[in-house]
Amino acid sequence: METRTSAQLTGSAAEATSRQAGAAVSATDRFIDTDLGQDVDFLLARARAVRSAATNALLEPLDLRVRSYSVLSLACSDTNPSQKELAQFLDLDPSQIVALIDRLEERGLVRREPDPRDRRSNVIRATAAGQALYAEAGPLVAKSQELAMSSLTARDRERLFGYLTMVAFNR
Amino acid sequence: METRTSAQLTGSAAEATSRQAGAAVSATDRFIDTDLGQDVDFLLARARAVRSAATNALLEPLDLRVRSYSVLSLACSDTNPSQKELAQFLDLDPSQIVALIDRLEERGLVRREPDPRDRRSNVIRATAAGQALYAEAGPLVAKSQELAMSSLTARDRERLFGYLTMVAFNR
DNA sequence: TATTGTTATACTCTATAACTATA
DNA sequence: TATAGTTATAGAGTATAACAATA
Repeated sequence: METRTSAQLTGSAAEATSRQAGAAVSATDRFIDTDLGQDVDFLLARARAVRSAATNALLEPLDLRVRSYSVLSLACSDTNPSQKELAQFLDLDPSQIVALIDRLEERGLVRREPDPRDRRSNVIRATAAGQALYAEAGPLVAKSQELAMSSLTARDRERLFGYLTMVAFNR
Repeated sequence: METRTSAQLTGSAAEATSRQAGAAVSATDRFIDTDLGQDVDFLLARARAVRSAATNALLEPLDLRVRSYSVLSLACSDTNPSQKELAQFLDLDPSQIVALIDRLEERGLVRREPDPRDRRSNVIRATAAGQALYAEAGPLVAKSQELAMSSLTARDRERLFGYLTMVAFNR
């Protein structure tokens, strides 16, 4: 794949001086070749910010955000997650999970069910309403991601997926 | 590259029932094959959280965080960024830039200099102290990223870089 | 003793609107 | 009229400690 244009390979000093000529040069073009523009962590943070904003906007009509969508998704799976497990997988503090589940439960989308093997633990499961909402939200999110990666081949998407999984789970 | 083990390809239902046997199965292993575990946006968010936490810990002795480090990095480049440009490139609100620059300026790391071509605008430039701190921080950050990608070939790193740039800047 | 979920709290990050000084 | 920076403020996200119930 090839995402960078030849313009981006131009030296930043030349671009800086060309500003005086009045040509509108975007901040992206002016800074893309600095240290930070080459910094993987920064790119990761910016990519996430872009995608997170897009997904939040997408889910707004359903009164969901990326966080609540993530919890709902796992609640809709057949894995019977506990709150502790949700906290680990979503990389959130257990107290944040409490607040997220509280709101989803108030809306009748998930239920806290007692875990027969450990009465300290709650199993989080989606209600029928939760499953229905997820059936609406899931395809929306998938389509948005599809669009964001539309210029990548199937092989490239697999690679990107592999890289992110590696970093996200230290594998 | 190949980051997933054969264990991860096992069905989640089998894993769920195996819990009763008492084998300690991590949340990662239990959920990695759910919809969410295959969700690029989620992986992006988690990868960013992992890396951001690592970098914040790394920079703590220098009293920097990823945000202030980013601003300092651009201030140290030869591009003479305005606050507006910093906001665009870092994907932050201009008011957040104000607060970040305020703290860096108090510490004597950067200066607001008047832009001769537009008196509304400030050019942000690193002081000698700022350059010195960045000379310390930059290699630390680079080394940490190097470590996080140590299992990737040079070609794979290029690919990851390309993917993230694409998503981060809609290219 | 250790762990799950809970509550309370504080701090950081993010988003919005209104203001000023310049253009 | 529009833009760069500023201020104030509120809301979302993050982190910590302490507690009750249970293991």
